Amino acid sequence: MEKLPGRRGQAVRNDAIILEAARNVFLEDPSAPIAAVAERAGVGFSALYRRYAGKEQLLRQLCHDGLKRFIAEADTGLADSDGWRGLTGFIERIVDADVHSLTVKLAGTFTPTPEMNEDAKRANKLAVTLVKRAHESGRLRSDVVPDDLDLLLEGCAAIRLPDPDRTRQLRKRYLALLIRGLSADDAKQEPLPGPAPDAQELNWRWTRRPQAGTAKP
Amino acid sequence: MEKLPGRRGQAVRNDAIILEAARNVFLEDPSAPIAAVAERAGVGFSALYRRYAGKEQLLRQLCHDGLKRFIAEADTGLADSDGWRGLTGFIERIVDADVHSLTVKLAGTFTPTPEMNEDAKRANKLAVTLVKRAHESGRLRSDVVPDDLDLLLEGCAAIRLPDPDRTRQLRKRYLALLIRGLSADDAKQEPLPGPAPDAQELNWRWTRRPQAGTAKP
DNA sequence: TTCAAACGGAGTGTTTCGCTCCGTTTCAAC
DNA sequence: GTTGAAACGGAGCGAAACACTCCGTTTGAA
Repeated sequence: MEKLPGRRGQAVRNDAIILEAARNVFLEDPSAPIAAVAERAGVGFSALYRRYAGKEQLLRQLCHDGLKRFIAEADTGLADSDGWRGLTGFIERIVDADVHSLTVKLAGTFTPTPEMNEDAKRANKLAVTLVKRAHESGRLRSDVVPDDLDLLLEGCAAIRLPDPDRTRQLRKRYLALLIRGLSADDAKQEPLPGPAPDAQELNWRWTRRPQAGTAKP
Repeated sequence: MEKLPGRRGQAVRNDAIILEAARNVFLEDPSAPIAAVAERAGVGFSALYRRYAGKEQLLRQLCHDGLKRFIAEADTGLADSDGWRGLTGFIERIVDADVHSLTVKLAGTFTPTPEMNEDAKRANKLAVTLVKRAHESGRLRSDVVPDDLDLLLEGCAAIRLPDPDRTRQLRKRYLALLIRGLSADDAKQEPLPGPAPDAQELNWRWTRRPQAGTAKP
């Protein structure tokens, strides 16, 4: 943490304040105006434009941060010696941190950087490994595929109340149901219906859709 | 179905076409412009204004239709002699028909009519009964409350792909996980975490939020 | 005292969108 | 045929939303 006093120090602190404000605002309303972010951050919005060339850059940054968090949590899960606990713990942390929500809601509103694409690939690989290890532990039902995680995270992200704390609580409750559904069962277990989801068909989000204000020529 | 030929018959047919188009359009984008609905329906948008005084009326109608469908499906579920099957079947039908999606997405964009409030109450009562009967059957885990249904439906509604058929498939798959989570288990079963959801706190959606264009003075 | 980094926010140009209005088409009645 | 009204299509209007620019002001280090 920077500890510079004075104008410069304030500026550095504002960096974090603005990002945090933006996160909260866009979590509530993905198409919120820039002004709303500035207001929540308690700054004028020229403070925003000093840092980001435009709205799109800000959205990118936010999304990329989420992606990095995703990767970090996946790494943590992979470090767990218990494959099942590694997976479920990972899911719980992602849901708790509300990481997936932003990514999903903002997807398609900006063009990703090459670096983001790299990280996305990496995140995918990690998730695959996470699921593989859970399978090996024998506690994950065998017909679950890595891309099922996406559906699951998306479902959890859909739970949202005005109060963030309460939201987390209810998501935990809901997630408990889901995780119990994921777990292998010695009793008769009918296979999951339908063709399993596939990475390809889940990527349509990222195709550019109108949003994020007006581009400049 | 009306079978009048000619202009009048076309008009009656358009009633249904327009509603169907509106449903699909707003399912994709809840804040879509009226013009998009007209275009999808293949009519000029004055055909819309002949039927609805404004955008808000159309949204209301759509939402109310969904509510009625909800009630109808609940009644069907209640008619099942098996309480558990009555509940799960009901959920599956609601998810399959994409009823909850519209309701949730459109909530707060219009002021509900008194009649809608009545129907909402009725729907609630039915859901409570549905859950009660499932509990009595012994196959629903005992710590599930009626309002958990809302979370569940919302989670399912969050799964959405460009292809409606594929969307239905994946939702079924996802729902299979959830329903397995709902079912009582003779084995050790940890209680669901957190305070159970409560009707009160789930009603914030219906408080009016800016949307649906501009009101007239 | 000076100066540049950081900032606040009114103003601008543009786009979006709900809705009105009017001319046109279609069909039934006569 | 003729007519009249129901139904329709869509140009265009007015208002609002919003990203972004610009410039005057503040602040703190030198």
